[in-house]
Amino acid sequence: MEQELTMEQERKARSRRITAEQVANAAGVSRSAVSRAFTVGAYLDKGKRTEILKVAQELGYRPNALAAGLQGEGRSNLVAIVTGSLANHYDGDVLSLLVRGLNVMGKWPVIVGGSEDMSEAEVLNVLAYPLDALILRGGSVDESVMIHCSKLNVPLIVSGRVMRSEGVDCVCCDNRRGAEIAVSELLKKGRTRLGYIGGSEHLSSDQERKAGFEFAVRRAGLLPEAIVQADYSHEGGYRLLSELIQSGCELDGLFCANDAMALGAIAAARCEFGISVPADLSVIGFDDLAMAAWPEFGLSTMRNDMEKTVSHILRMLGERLSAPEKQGEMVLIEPEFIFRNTH
Amino acid sequence: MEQELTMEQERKARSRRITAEQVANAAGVSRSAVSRAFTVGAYLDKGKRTEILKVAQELGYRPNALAAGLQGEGRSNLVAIVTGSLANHYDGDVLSLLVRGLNVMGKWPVIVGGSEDMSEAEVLNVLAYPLDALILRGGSVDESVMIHCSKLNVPLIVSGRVMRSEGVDCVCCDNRRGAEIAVSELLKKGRTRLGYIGGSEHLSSDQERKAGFEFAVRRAGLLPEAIVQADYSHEGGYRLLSELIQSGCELDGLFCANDAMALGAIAAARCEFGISVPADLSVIGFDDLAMAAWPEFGLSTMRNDMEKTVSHILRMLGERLSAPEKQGEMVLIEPEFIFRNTH
DNA sequence: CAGAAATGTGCACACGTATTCACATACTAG
DNA sequence: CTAGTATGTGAATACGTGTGCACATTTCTG
Repeated sequence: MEQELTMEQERKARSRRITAEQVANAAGVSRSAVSRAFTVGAYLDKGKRTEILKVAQELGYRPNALAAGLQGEGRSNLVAIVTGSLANHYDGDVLSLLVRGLNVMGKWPVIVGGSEDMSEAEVLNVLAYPLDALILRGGSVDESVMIHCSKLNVPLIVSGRVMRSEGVDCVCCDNRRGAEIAVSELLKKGRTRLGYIGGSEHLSSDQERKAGFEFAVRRAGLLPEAIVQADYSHEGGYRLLSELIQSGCELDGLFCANDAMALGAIAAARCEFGISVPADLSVIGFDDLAMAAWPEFGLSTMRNDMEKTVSHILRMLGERLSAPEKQGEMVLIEPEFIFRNTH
Repeated sequence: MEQELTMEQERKARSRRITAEQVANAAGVSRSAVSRAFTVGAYLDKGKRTEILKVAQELGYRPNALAAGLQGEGRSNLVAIVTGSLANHYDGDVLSLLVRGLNVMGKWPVIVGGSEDMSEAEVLNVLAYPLDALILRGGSVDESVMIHCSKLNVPLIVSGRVMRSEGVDCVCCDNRRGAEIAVSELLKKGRTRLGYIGGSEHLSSDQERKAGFEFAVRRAGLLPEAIVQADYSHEGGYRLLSELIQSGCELDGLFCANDAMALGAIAAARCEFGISVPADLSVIGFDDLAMAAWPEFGLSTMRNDMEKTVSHILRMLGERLSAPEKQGEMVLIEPEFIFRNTH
């Protein structure tokens, strides 16, 4: 009696969560029985099980996933996602789909980053947890992450940038091809003075789109009128096109590295310089955000299919977990031109 | 020798992460020494520490945060965030700030939800982890979550809806007041035929904005011309205003429950019916997304300050962790009218 | 040089769970 | 009635870590 009181006091003082032992005491059974009550297919008297579950319910007990993950197969069910800046709506939308899919799989996404000023060390710190996998989404993380993952036996899935390496799965949009298609659509409309507005130049996705643009323009026997870069923001697109026009550059076709910049550029053209889109200037974006289809925009753009991307990531995760030693896989997603009203 | 081989084989077969014991063996010290090498301020010979860290580095060892969290103070450093649909840009932006802030605090956010079809059970499942706290952000989760958290001694922080309860911290925009301010701004412009376009009616934030709108209109001696609801999407705003106009409703002032719907309504007015905003129709939104300030929109709106919201959440979290028994706190954030070009 | 103080390190335990093993009981078949 | 089988259940162990405690070694002090 007295002993029970002090135990209870002690628990209260440390304010820990209810443990299986406490449920066992309350229900008058062994701790093993409690564990079995929560394990499907375990030998346990039917009446006893319901009784234990009832007591557990009252006490608000649930098995501690951390302690459980420590032993046996040792799955923590935690999956880290390193993501680029969520100010970028495309990354935000992909993250949303990814979180949803993981939840359905019974995995819990741990998010790292979501803004530009994310340090390498922070990414490595999340590896303190015994992750089921790490998903590298967009952003600009050093390759050293790969080495650490491999040493820790944490499967690595990369998306939004190409990474060819033993045992690493990767799904990425064919950015170069997307840029080439966009240029060919501008050429079809008779545009010849073409410009490119890009995002951060240290992102491989931007490098590829730029390279694709330049290649396609030269292949057509032309020279790029302008190639400029800032960030992936609306404000960046607005500012870059304004500067180009003010400096006397006369474009009739513009390819932007993402939709936000395209919309910014269109806003600058229309609001600030009275240039008509698409009559005087054709504009094509990249990503196909939901916003691009809004009637007030009707942005022509390259679809960077996020449903496909995410479903590949989820499939790769599942396959990797059931076959850890399998060969790394590389999927290139073909971008598709979406015909609307700005080109 | 032979024994070492089989041990190595066994480890390989189970492909677990490197453990402190393996580092200890490799460095020829005790397991305790390895643990101490990673603990700041622990007694350990300086040379020995660097030697251990070197070996650990080579083997790719890092302490398992799960196992560490199991004992001592018992902090897992995991913080769950239950969020509403990320299709809603406001929720996405808040999440982004929150993730960033938590990372800086050394906490790891585990995300639940992010879409409409999120089941109650899923939310409860994340409580299997010994969370440092659970943050309920927007969305429409049942109050039973509160009971479970309290039983499990998991601090609960609610944002985006009012929850008054013992030991629960809550930060929320004063939605009712925001709606009243918006109406008064419409009245100042001489608008008298006022309508409200809202989001999902089971969200308390929407109920409050609607109630504030209705109250303020009646206080001015008027009657609402229309009160309609759909979701929080651009498409919803577009459709609702179209239906109102087609059914013969003649508004001169419109208050929308969020910016996305406001932009949708404006698009419908301008593109589909040739109604001029703000000449013929004043429109005021809610949230003040980054997009609202884009020059092509210039949306007048009520600022629902996310920096303030997030910094309150982070402050509350810190205080709650250092004083678990303290009184629950309730913060109402005052919305501010942002004067632009649509009213 | 003796005793005290300071420094360094290994042993053992606790954290909360799942699961194997051995044992106990009830039931069935011959 | 006995042997064999099916069914339940508790004790014990492993998972990987941090840390209190006791002991060992070195340095300091008078």
